[in-house]
Amino acid sequence: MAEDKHEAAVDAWIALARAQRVAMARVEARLKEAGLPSLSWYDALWELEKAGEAGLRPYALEEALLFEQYNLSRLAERMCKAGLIERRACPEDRRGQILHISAEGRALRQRMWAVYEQAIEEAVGCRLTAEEAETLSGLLKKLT
Amino acid sequence: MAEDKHEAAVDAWIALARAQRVAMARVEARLKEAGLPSLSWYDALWELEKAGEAGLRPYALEEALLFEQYNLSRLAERMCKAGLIERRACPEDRRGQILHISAEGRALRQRMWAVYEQAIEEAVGCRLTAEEAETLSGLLKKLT
DNA sequence: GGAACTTTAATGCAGTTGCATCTATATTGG
DNA sequence: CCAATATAGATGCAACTGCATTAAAGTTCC
Repeated sequence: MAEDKHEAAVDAWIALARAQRVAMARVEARLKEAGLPSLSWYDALWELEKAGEAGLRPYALEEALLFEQYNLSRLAERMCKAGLIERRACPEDRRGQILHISAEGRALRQRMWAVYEQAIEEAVGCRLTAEEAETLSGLLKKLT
Repeated sequence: MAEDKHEAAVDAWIALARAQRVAMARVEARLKEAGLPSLSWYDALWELEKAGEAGLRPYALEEALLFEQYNLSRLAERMCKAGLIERRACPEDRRGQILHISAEGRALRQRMWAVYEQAIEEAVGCRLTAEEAETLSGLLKKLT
């Protein structure tokens, strides 16, 4: 197939960009059909749910989600407004705040997961064997 | 690792989303450092260069790039303004137009490729063997 | 202790994207 | 031929993103 190493890398790059866009579009479309918010909301809710009572500082959530600072600041604002998360003052650092998921947030995440899980199955699960999926994960993780 | 097939698919999905974002950010950063436009411009230029004298109808370019119609309409507008492509009337269909790359467009694509190629090597080539890269491409293509 | 610097988070502004709609031309069916 | 429908592409508006900057609090080093 690819004649040399570099060409193989270029092929992989192109395949990566395409596959991600196609798969992402499929999954986002399912969420939208169901009248649910987009994946970045899900990701934030999930990180905050995992963080539990302790909550998460915005900068920690930024790192987890690979979000830009200003981007997360505004996402948090919108999600607060929607009642899905809460901002609490941070006692140790008065510049900061701690984000917590609300009961509504937990409920929404659960509803989203039902759709999301199904969509991942359609976009990935149906197209790969278990072994292929594991190989794929392993190779992709080498890129990060 | 993953206990069942679905879990393996979910792992692969997460790894795909992360790897693509990380790799894409690295490559885009290289282009920006070099004062060059973003990848969507490159992709459009490359498709039009491959199309040669015949050019491409906007809807064909949309499909090739997985762009939304309005998105491509505006990309074409900006690239025209920048002198990189030309819009010509389409003789067979007076609703339509045909997009052509200009000499400046070809020159820019070439300059971008020098940086882009190097960036792909950094983001993908350095991290995988040739065989791994080919395996990765193969698995990713099964998703599209 | 205090000046210089760093970190946390917000925000004004401009550029980009998504959604819905619109215009113009082409095609189809009676 | 004409009405109904479909397709190609553009655009107004709202939401989102990136960039640069700002404000406020923390840290460092003398």
